[in-house]
Amino acid sequence: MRVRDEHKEATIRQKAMEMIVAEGFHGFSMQRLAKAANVSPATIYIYFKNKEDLLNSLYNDVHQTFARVALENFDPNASLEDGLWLQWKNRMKFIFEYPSHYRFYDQFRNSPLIHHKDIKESGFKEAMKSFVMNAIIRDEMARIEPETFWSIAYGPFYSLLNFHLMGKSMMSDQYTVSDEKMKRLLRLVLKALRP
Amino acid sequence: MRVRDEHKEATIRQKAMEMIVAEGFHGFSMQRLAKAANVSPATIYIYFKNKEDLLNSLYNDVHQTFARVALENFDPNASLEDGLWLQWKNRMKFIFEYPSHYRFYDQFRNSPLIHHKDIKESGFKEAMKSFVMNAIIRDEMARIEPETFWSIAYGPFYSLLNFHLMGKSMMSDQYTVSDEKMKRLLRLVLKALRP
DNA sequence: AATATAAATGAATGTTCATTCTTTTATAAT
DNA sequence: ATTATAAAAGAATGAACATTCATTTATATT
Repeated sequence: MRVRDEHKEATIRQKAMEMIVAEGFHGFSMQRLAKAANVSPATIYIYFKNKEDLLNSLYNDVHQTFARVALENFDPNASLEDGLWLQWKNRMKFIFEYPSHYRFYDQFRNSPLIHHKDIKESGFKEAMKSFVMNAIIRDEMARIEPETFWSIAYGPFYSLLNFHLMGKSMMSDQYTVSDEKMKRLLRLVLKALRP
Repeated sequence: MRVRDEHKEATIRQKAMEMIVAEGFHGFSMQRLAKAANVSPATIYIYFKNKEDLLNSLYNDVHQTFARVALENFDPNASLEDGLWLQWKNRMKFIFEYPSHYRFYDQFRNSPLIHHKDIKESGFKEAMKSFVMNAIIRDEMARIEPETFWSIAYGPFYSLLNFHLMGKSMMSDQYTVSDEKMKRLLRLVLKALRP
């Protein structure tokens, strides 16, 4: 029998993401995607049940990659500063390496059609939990509700990042954020978290 | 001559926002909007040049309302704590009073089709600038780059808010955030900003 | 009351959409 | 080499789309 050209699926996925990032969910259609990926519309339906399935698959894919990258080299026993900095750096690496993945992710997350089933959490929560517990025990950090911790530990990070990704920075047209700037931000965050 | 029924335009606007919040940009169409607002499709084109014009108009409307509400009773000479708390409260009031406006705004902002022309800034930036300058002079706050200040002062706020709006809070199903919780968050933020 | 005018309409336009159908093509197994 | 099978294609389907057109309706002015 004829064998699947896995390269085709990869192309479809990549082009779909690019189209959505460039033109949003409106302006995205299966026929235009087929043209962009150089396949027949019918071919897409070999790999994906329908449009919704394709979008969900893309989302889950990005979500899992993101979660995996965020925890690369992560040690739950690291100090609060080291652990948080590693996670920030991991996320930045991913975001600046695959900007369209992140933009797609962000756009999808803010859209109403999320069914976040099928998403494997891959021990993310557990790792974070013990990381935070350690920090509290070591007295590097005050006792803070989990949501509040999350908001302080990542809210400013994403906020500053988005300033740069959206080009809303009034001062520079750089695409990345300098490590120094992020380090300065991290120091403020750590100050907030201290006991 | 026949007179315009301004109520019609308001209905169209409201229904459009509700539809987009409920079903996203996909799933939104002029014909379905016409049905939802109980008007003929052609009527929409009396009030809006086309679909894009309608969406931009909605966005600008929400943006301006939001900016106006955020500054209600705001005094640039207030202390950092009072000024920031007032803004947070104003934003919360708006967001919880008109959740669909905020969800629409968030979704639109994350979509690629933003042409943020036509947006009157209404002295927002100036007010914030002098507010921050005052705080620095009074030594309530360290010298911090504007972007970094913004990220610390609002990043955690929106992050915590979104936890609740998206129902991702694992602990409660409440729609609003308690003032106490927000106050606790504000104290952490102020700690971060201190000189 | 008559007129002028813009609001409002329902039906119609041509286009694009998601999806499917039929046919062709490549290859693994025989 | 032949066969079986799934991949891949292109054309086709009907539904939904944005927008416009011809007509009717309401009202402010005369």
